[in-house]
Amino acid sequence: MRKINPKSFTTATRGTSREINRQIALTLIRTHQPVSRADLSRLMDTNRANITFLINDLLEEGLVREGATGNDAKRGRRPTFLYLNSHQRCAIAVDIRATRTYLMMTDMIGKQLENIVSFPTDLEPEKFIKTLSKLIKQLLEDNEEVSECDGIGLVVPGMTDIKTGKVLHAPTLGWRNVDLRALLREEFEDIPIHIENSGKACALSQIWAARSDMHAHNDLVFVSVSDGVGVGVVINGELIRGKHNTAGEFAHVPLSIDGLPCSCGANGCWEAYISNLATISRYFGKNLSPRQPLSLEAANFTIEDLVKRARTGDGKALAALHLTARYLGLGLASIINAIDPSQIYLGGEITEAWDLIEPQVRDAIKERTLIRDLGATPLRIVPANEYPRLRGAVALVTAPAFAAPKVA
Amino acid sequence: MRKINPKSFTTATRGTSREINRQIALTLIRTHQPVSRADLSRLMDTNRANITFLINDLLEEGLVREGATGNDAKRGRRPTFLYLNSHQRCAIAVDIRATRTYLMMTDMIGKQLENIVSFPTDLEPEKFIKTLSKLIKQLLEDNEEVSECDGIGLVVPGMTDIKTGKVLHAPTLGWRNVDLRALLREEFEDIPIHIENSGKACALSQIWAARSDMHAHNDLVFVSVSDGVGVGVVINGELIRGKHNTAGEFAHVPLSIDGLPCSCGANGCWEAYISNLATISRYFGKNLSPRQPLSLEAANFTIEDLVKRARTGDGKALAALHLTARYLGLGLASIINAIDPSQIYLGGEITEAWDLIEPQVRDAIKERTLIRDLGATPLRIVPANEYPRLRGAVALVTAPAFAAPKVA
DNA sequence: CTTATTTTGTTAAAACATTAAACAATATGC
DNA sequence: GCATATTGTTTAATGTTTTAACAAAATAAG
Repeated sequence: MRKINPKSFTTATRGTSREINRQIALTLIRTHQPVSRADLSRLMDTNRANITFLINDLLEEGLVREGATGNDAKRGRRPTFLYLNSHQRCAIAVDIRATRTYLMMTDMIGKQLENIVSFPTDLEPEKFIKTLSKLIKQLLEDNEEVSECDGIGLVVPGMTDIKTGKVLHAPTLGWRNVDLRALLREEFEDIPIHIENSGKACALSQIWAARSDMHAHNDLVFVSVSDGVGVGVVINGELIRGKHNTAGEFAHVPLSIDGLPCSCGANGCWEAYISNLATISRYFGKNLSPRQPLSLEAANFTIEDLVKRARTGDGKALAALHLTARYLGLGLASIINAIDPSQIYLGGEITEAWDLIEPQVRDAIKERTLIRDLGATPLRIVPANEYPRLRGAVALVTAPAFAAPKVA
Repeated sequence: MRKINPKSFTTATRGTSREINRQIALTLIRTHQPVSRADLSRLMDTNRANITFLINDLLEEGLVREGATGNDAKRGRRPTFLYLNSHQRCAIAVDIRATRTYLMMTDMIGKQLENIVSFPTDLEPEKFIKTLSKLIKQLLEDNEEVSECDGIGLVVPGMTDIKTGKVLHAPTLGWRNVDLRALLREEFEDIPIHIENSGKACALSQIWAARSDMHAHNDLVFVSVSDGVGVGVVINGELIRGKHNTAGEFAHVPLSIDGLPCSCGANGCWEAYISNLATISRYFGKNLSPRQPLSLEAANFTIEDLVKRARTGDGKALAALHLTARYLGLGLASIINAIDPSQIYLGGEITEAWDLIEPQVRDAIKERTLIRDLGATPLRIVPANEYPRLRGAVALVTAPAFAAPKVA
């Protein structure tokens, strides 16, 4: 039951119904392909004639193509299958991280077209954009069969303004008020450029993943544990952004207001207990703070190293992981109590030790969730080789083609 | 950018456009009345003919009525003003609390028709429903000019299942799995009955308040501090309910996981720091727990008493309020970081001391919010005499008539 | 092989919505 | 009294969905 905002609504015109049905048809082709016109008419509970008209439009626009004829039924004319015509158009995804930047090229349904390429992130924006542009142009040249690039999606570990395309503040990059879109626009005049926070992008990657269509989860949370902790929340099929595009910052909801110092300036944030730095510093026995310099040994030590040691019998390493797991679960319980999502996705280096930490996480969740059902909220690990950030960047480009039209 | 759920969508039919525009027109009449057809055509950016057709339907259905002619303009034919025809239909709102139950009767735009009546809450559901039914029937009989009752909205301090109409668990009432709707249905066969949690209802009261239309806040949070702490969250004009209808339980997000014991069984929940009991126990110097019996003196002592003492120079009382205020602000900061709402509404007894505690609340919010803009999130006190719970119960009945149709 | 049956997809016409244009009604100003 | 302006209705047009009929293509049965 949504309220119509009297200051911002969309009156229905003659074309509104068609627009709605068009997007539904596209969505269903995406999720059910290969699919015939007759199938669509049954799925959409409308007549075949209507579908014919809709599909004719989509064929003319080149969004859909006809394929082979099927032969499911025992009798009757064979259906001609429909597919998304995804090959001529492409999306460029860019994942900007503190040390390296990764690029992926996909078609319009997110099928990877080239191997992922990467380069060291130059923290000077102008130089960075120069390198990035060269690589993007290379990718586009190497794929002559794709006639058009529908957009570039950039994902940044920090706060962004998706309307202006600016990076407001990315601590690990040292960027503040960097107009990434304007810089890229100089190189790619006609290609739409999207910029989003990486935590939110990860959530997008799951809601728009073709796989997610099977489960029909329209409420989900993505939690990414890394140097920082990023959280993206999807409610009613829509990423929540908030008034200042900062919604979802559960990383700085406290476990204990008088607890460990956090990089944000406050104390006892969830992030301060479960970030990679927190786990590693726990292993080294010191209550290292993000505001203090690390010892040389700790600075070169990664979570992967820690997990390796835990697996080979290092009790202290396992204990450090288990304690992080407990805090991870306690914070997840807060998210579950607050949002009550259908599914939670977990990403980040520490999830590679999921078999070691799952019981601790689940126990902690059960400890602080209000009712038993909430304690059983399904968790799914998203491994690094699924590239959730890059997938989210892809979604920034491809999702608008399938999204519901703004109505009422 | 909302994703279409391929497992649950609504294909647009011939009537969809009209349905959308009809709801927009109703919304605009509600928020702008008195308003002419020509005004509507300008507001909706469509031609007057379209409005004529829409309004003719609404006139026939009796939802809208024509009134006097205005004379705004210097020249030209005078407009005939349109109004919502709200007088023939009514809504019954019921606020069930541990000690007393309150009833309000309104017309379809929420104008109060009778004085609020109340009676002591009988904790035995059958007896309770008997008394309640008698009073509702009395109200309906006393107002013969209202020909139809469009619904009964019940608000409960506890978990509800809005689909089945059951009260799953209401601790202060001692109710568990009580099928309130079925019990009431026996007395009122043809009247729709809605049941909702009181925290969520308070949020509904604000999003559907006519006043809110002026600010066009479609993202808001309502926090009600009382014996417990209730939170309702509205995003994109829609109350978030979550998979188990428990979304919004920020009351049990911790301030300190090792902190004060909470009635939920966990430790250090926000509620344990800011509930009325917490404030009072703080005043009496003991760290009273909700799991321990109160001293006789404390049991009969109310927040109102405490505020009175604070106002008349009792330093200990003021200190107790100030500490609660600080914890209130720290928890609000978590909500702001997580949701980033356009506005936060605060209700509950302690808000009557807002002039005493506002600085402490705001300082605590600023202390833990991530960026300066978030620290300035507007707060508005909702005084008890605005009856947010009853208003929310009214909204349960009246809102569907104005809500956006489910589309795509 | 022929015919009936079934299913797919198209076409033509009907029904229903928005939209454009013309027009009637009603007011003011000169 | 006439030009002008505004409101609201009417009429016709345009663009949808919807219904019904039909052509195309395959299988099953006689």
